[in-house]
Amino acid sequence: MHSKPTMKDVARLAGVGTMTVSRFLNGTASVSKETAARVDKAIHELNYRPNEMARALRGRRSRSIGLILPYLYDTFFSGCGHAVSTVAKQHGYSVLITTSNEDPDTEFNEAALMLQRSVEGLIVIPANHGETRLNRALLGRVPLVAFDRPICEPAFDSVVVQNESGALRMVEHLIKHGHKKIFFMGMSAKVYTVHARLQGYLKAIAEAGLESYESFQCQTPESTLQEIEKHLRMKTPPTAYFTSNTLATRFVFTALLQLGVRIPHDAALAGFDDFELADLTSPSLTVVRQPAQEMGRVAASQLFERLKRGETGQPGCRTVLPVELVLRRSCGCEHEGAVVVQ
Amino acid sequence: MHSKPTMKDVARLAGVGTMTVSRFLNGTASVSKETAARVDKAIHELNYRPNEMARALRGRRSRSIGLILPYLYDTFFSGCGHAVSTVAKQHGYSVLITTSNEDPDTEFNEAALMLQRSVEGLIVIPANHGETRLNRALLGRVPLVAFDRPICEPAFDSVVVQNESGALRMVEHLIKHGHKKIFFMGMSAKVYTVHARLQGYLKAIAEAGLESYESFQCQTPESTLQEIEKHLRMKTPPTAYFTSNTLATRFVFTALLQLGVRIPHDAALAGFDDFELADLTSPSLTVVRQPAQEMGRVAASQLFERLKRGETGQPGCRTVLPVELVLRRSCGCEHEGAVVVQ
DNA sequence: AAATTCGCTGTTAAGGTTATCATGGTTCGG
DNA sequence: CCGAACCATGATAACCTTAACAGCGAATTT
Repeated sequence: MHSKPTMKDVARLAGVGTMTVSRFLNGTASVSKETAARVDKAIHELNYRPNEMARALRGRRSRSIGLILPYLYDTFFSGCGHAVSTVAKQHGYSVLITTSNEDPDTEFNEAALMLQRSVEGLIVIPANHGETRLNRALLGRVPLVAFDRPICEPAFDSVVVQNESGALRMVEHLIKHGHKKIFFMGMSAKVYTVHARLQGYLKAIAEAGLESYESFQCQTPESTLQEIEKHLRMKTPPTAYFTSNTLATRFVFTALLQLGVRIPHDAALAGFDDFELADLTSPSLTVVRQPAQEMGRVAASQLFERLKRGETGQPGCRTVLPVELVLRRSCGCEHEGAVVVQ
Repeated sequence: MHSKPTMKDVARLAGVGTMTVSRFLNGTASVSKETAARVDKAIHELNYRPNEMARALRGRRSRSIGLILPYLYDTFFSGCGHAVSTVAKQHGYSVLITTSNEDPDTEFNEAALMLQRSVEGLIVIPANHGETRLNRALLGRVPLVAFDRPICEPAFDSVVVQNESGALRMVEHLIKHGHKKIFFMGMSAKVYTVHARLQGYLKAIAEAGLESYESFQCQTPESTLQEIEKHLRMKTPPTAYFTSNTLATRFVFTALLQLGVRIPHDAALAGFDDFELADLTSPSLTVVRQPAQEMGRVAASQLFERLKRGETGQPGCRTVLPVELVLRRSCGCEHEGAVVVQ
């Protein structure tokens, strides 16, 4: 009574063998009406729940997948997590979530740990561009979907957004409104998404025949502030900033406010990645919006597709999702809340 | 070669028995220097990792705990998740994270699923006040820590903040600045925290000899807007709002802006629960700040304390953490960013 | 009527690990 | 120099489930 009931207990109570209980639970073979009823009754009476550890050990299926995010406390990442969880639940799967803190070693360890826990597949936002230690050698036969940032290893699927063209279009928008000196601000060129968005920025700048300016000092609010101060001391300070991600946007925004720079009057601001409250700041922020939930859904669906077909060796496919330009006040154009679709 | 190496493979390669490998890994008994070296070499050579499923099945320890949150995409919750993960990692544990969507049934199912996965303990933000179906009958011998909202069941630990006195102090602050008609705005009186904060509001109102006004229409942006519109048509509209949580604050804030109510000139606003960007809105928001990370740390520590001592039957203790009043612009007082500590 | 199929059920073994018991050898106090 | 205590190691069983095989009566086919 005091320890958890097992299949044996159920079998004994129902007066059948354990295989009958197993078959009843999994529907792997037919069980007669009367026996099924007895087993069902016994299960409810004992409040029996199958032990997933034993299931995973015996059968090949653990009914769980792993999700490795850089951080939890970022609405983009947790939005993805929510979408993945939802899809997994629909398939009867659990999701193990961990964080890598953008560190490839931690990422590797967490992935290994998940494999020790017999996850059937992994969804990962790889910590760094190209440098990842995740490869087929580690993963064995477990399918993996790279998310937000692709992994070159060809057997992996990946789901990304139009980083380059999204950045390109947003910078073009700034150029169209007369800006000549536009600064690209990021945290680290090592991160794939930042790199890709920088390419879009550079292309737009080049096409307009302008000069490019880039900085990767958006590590902390303080470092960002120092960087912007430097800009203000220039002979001709920049009239616009394009930021590579949410955090960079926040840091630059705060720094500009602290330094008394009026947005968009003295300097315009546009960033990559929308976030909650971006429409409630003053001024509201113009951003490139990524479909976070959609991305999560697609990634999870792709993983389950692989699991269903049981193929892990096929070459991976890259899904590129579209982004939207959300024009608010900070870019200085006259629209308000206008959403420009692909 | 193609399937994962097991302890047997390691043992064979090192020329020892499996128990020696097990002892080496777990340090449960002494192993001679030379043998240890051979085993270590074999482990690295095969890139062996113990199968956690088998470990959990055989031993009693699964080295994992479960965390059940209402949602992921809420910085308060994901902040807690981060703190819990960090503490767990320090203890060598993994964390299984799921969401209840504030639904007691889902919560129950998720908890049961986690027990099927042999988690050694649970940290839960219970979905509803009092109505929870989580009880010792379900949980058997697994310790549980209730988080943010207590569970009455006496054997459970819980970690909460000063909901009532925090609300009381904030409302007193509003009263001190001359407000006579202060509206309490929440999403649902069923949620423990909302209820507790309402009590604080009511106490402050009563002590000042004022009349109380409460609404629980902050379910969606639209319903909130309609509610505020009603207020504006009153003979004497409220001069201040106190909101029960992040979402309510956001909805009320947006609604007031949309309706052209100037904050804090026409109506002051103060809310419970701080969030990122609350200082970047216009006006910046005055809030009661909860120590989310600290709460997560304490809850996890408490759980591991129980696990270490192996006692699950002892009566639970309730830890109450202090809150801070963060006075910004929206309440209309003259401070800026001043933090009043308890 | 014998042979084949089918539906339902039970038995056995296996999956990877660890608790328990057992073994052979070494050291030490008496 | 003998039993006690100890160390390092191995063999066995068990944790709980399910795949594989086998059995048996009933229905269907030849």
